[in-house]
Amino acid sequence: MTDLRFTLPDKSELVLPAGTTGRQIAASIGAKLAAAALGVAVDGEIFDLDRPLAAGGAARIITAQPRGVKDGEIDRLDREALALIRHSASHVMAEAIVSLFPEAKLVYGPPVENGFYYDIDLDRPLGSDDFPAIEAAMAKIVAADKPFRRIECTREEAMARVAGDAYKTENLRAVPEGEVISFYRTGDDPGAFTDLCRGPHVPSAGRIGAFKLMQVSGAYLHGDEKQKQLKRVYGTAWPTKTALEAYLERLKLAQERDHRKLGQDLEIFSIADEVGSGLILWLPNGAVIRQELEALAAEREFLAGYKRVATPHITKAALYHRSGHLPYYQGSMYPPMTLDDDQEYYLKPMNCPHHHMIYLARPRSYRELPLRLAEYGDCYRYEKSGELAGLLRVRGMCMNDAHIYCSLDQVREEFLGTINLSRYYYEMFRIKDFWIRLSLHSKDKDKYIANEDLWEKSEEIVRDVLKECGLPFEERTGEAAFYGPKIDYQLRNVIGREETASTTQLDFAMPERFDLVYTAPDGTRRRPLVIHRAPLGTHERMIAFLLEHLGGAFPTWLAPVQVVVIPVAERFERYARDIAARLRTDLLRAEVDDSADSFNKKIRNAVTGKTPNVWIVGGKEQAAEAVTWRRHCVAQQATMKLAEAYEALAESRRARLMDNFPDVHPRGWENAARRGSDSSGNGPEAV
RNA sequence: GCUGCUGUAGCUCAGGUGGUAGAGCACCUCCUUGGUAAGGAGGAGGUCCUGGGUUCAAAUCCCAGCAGCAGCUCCA
Repeated sequence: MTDLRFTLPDKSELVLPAGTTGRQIAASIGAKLAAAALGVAVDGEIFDLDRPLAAGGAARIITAQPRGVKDGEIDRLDREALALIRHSASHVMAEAIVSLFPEAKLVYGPPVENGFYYDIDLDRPLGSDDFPAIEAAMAKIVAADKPFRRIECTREEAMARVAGDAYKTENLRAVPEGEVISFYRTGDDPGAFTDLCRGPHVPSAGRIGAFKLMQVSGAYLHGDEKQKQLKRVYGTAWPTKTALEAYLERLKLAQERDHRKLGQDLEIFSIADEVGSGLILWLPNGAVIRQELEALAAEREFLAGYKRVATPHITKAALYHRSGHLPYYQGSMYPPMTLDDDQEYYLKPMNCPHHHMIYLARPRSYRELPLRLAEYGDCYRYEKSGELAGLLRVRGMCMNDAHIYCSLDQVREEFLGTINLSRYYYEMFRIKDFWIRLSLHSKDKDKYIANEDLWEKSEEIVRDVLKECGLPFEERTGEAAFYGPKIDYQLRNVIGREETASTTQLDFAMPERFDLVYTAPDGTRRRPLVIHRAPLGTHERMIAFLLEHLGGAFPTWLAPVQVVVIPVAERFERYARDIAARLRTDLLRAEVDDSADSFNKKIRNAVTGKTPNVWIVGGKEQAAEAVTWRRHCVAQQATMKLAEAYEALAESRRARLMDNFPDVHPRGWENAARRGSDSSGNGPEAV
C-alpha cells in the first residue's frame, strides 16, 4: 500500500495512507471542517465522506457553508453540497414512502435544480394530503441520524438483491459493464431500508437539515408517453431551516413577477372561458404594447429592406397538402371547416405557405433577391390542454414573422442580418439571461430531408456566422427542423421555465414543395433558399417575457399610460389638463388624475400602476410654467420648464430609451433629461 | 392528453362536521383635500365554475364535464 498525495484548494499538499477517507482529510485540516463536511471531491469526482479513497488528487472538502459570501446568498451555496443533501433527502423520502405504502415500487430519484424527486410506481392516488404523513416519517428518519452505509457488490449479487423488482433490475442492467455497483442502507441493521444507488450521500440522515415536499405529478417511465405513468413526488431540501425559508420566500417573490399576475393587475390581457383557453383578449393597455412592438418591428424591418405583406386567417386544405403540413401536423391544427361544396378550410397554423404564394404571385428574377416578406401574422395551433400557460403557450398567437428568399451565396449575409436584428432587440430590451441554441441535423434519414451536401454547407454557414458575431452558443445535434438548421434564442421565465423566444431557420424543403424559382442572370431557372425568422417571437410570448423582465414597469415608449399629470389641489386641474392636452397633440399617452382621491392617494396609484412618468403641478409650477417630474425608476425628482419636459419626454419616446432602468439617468437624472438627445449607451446602434 | 391540486363579489381571500353567504381592496355617491405610497361616511355588487345525483335542505357530500395551476409528454 502506497501513500496517497492530495492537493488542497490552497495548493498545500497532504500525504495520507491509502484507504484514507474524506473525513480524515478534513480532520487533518481542522476539527471544525471535519464537523461541517458532507463529502469530498477528488479531481472533481465526489465521494462519500467515509468512503476509503483509492487514489489521490486535487481534494476539496464539500460543506454546506457558503463560500466567501454573505449570509442569505443562498443562490451560491455550494451546488455540490446541495446535490448531496437533496440526493440523500430523496433517499429518505423513498424510505418514508415505502414504510407507509409497502406496495410502492421505487424507480428513480435524483436531485434536481431546486430540490429532488422520486419516481414511484404506486396504484393508490397520492396527493398533498399525504405529505404530512410522509414528512413526519422522513423527520423521524432524519432525527434518528443513522449513517448511510455504502454496500458494494458484484453484478450477480446485485441481481439477486433486486430480484423481483422489475424497475431496479432494469436500472441495474443500465449500469455500464465494469462500473462499481453499490447499494445504500440506512444504518447497520441488515434488514434496514436499502436502495440500489450510485451515491454519494451525506454521511448520515441527520445532515439533511431542512426539507419540504412540494408537489406530486405524473411522469412517464423513461419520459416515454407510451410507457406507464408513475407518480413523481417533488421535494426541496436545504442545509438549514433559514435557507429553506429563504427559498420559499423567493418562490413567492417570483410569483409576484409572474406575467399572469402582472397582466391582470395592470390590465394587459384577459382570458375568458367563453372565448376559449389559450385565446387571448388584449385589453386596451395590452393593445398599446402590441401596437408599439409592431411599430418597432415595422421600422427595423423597413430599415433592413423587408417588405410588408398581409395574408388571410383561413385557407383551403390544398395549401397545407402542398406545404406538407397535412397530414403530419393535423393533430396540432384546428379541425377544418367544411363548406357546401365539400371544400375544407383550415385556420392557418403558420404564415410561410401564404408567403410562398406571394412569392409565386408572379415570376421572380435574381434581381429581386433577397426578397424579404414580413408580416405580424395571426396563427392558430391546437396545443394540448395541459400545455397551455398564460401568454407563454397559447392557441392563438401573432408572430413577428418574415421569410427571406435568397440564393445560396446570399444565405450568409441574410442569416447575419437576422441575428443582428435579434441582437438589436435583446440589447435594446436589456435581456441578458438567455442562451442561443444551434440545432443541427443528425444522420437519421427518417427525420431529415436527404440533401447531405446542402445540410453540410448550410450548417457550416450558420455556425460561422454565429462565431463571427462572437455570440456564445450551444450546438444540439438532431434537433434541427426536418427542413434545415436553426438558431433559437432560449429565454427563462420567472418560474424557471424555458421557452424559445426568437428563432431563425433555414429551409431547403419548402422551395421544392412550392416549386419556388427565380430566373438567374444566364436565363436559367434556379431555386431560392428560404429563411424563416421571428426575432420578436410572438406578441404573446414576448409580452409575457417583457412583463416579467421589467416587473411590469415599462419604459416610456411602451407604457400604456406614459404620463400622469397630478395636480396638488383641485385649483390646478385646469393647468394639468392643458399640459396633458398638449402632450396628446404630440401623440403621447397622457392623462390627468382628476379623481376625488387625495393627493397622496393619486401618487400611490401612479406608483402601483407603474406609470413611468408622473408630472406634479401646483402653484409653484404654474407660476414658473414648469412641472415637477417624478420617475417610476428613480428616487429623485426634478422641477423643470414645460418646454424642456416636453422635449425630454418626446425624445425618450422617439429614441425608445429604456428609461425604466435607473442607470439611464446617471447622477441626478434631471441632467440626463435635459440633455435629451444624448442617447449614448441607451441602445445599440442601427443594424 | 396524463398525474396531482384548485374553482365563493372585478381582485385577494374567510365561510369545523349540510340549514339559500362575509371581509379588505377596487367600484358608485356625498363630504374633505396646497405638496410626494392609502382622508372620511354611506351605497351597490354574488347563477358560490357548469350539469346531474343524494337529501326535507347542497357553496359544503357523490358523479361527470369545463377552466386554472404545478409537473410529465409535446411544441412545424
